[in-house]
Amino acid sequence: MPNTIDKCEVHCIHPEQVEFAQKNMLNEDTAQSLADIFKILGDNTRVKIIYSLILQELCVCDIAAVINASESSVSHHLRLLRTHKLVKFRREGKVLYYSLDDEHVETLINQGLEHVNE
Amino acid sequence: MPNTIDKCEVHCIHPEQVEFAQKNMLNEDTAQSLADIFKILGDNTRVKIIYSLILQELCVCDIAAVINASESSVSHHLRLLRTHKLVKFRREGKVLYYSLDDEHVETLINQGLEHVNE
DNA sequence: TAGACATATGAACAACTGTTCATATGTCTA
DNA sequence: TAGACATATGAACAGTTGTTCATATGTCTA
Repeated sequence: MPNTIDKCEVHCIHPEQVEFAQKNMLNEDTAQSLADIFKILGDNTRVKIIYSLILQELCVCDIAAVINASESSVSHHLRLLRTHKLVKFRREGKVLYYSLDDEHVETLINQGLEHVNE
Repeated sequence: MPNTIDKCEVHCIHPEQVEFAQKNMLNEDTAQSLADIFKILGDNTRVKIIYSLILQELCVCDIAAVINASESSVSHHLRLLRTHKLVKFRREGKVLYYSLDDEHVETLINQGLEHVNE
């Protein structure tokens, strides 16, 4: 009974399927969070950083050497990955060792690879 | 014996781990393809389009109604999703019905949701 | 405590992306 | 064949993003 749906400003051909889809739709926040995660993974450099951390932890300058990027660039990316809980780090003296924070990340990467290699 | 590694322009602290990581690193093309897939998924509107297609096929204007976006915007996004083989369509008269092209996509979305909802 | 070193941070800029508006294409029906 | 309709496409513009360069922070050692 409550008419939460549109006010007829939008034209659609199959009102029932539209209503069904809307009932099952992600809420705005979830959709945004989901897009944000993928956005983080949607960069060449970050993909390589994450991939380099699957097998072992590495310090910043080693990551930079592995993926052939500047340390500054890597550091910026690591901050982003950190704030989104994709990587964590431990300090040992001056050196920060980064590693993956979440087993989901590796799963996502592998799932993506399956799509790429199909 | 072959010295394919750097020419010492990059400083790194743990040469062995770096070399190990480089041996296992994604090649440039794969990394780029992987990033490209995630980039596609890294947009609010596209996430919602894909999600709306998990349960049923929908035509363009219905998708637009479901996610509350303009038909033009949806059409642009669908083209992108099409060229990357994430959705396919069938024509019925004037109407184009879109659906997911690949079961990997749904898996990726669900895996992403797990990360978001942890 | 000074200097070296590993890393972080901020500002700036070019490159890229998503939306909108206008217009084009392709299909149906009268 | 003309007109309505569903969708596609192109151009343009604002907003976002990744890199670089310069500088700051924090830790160790002499």
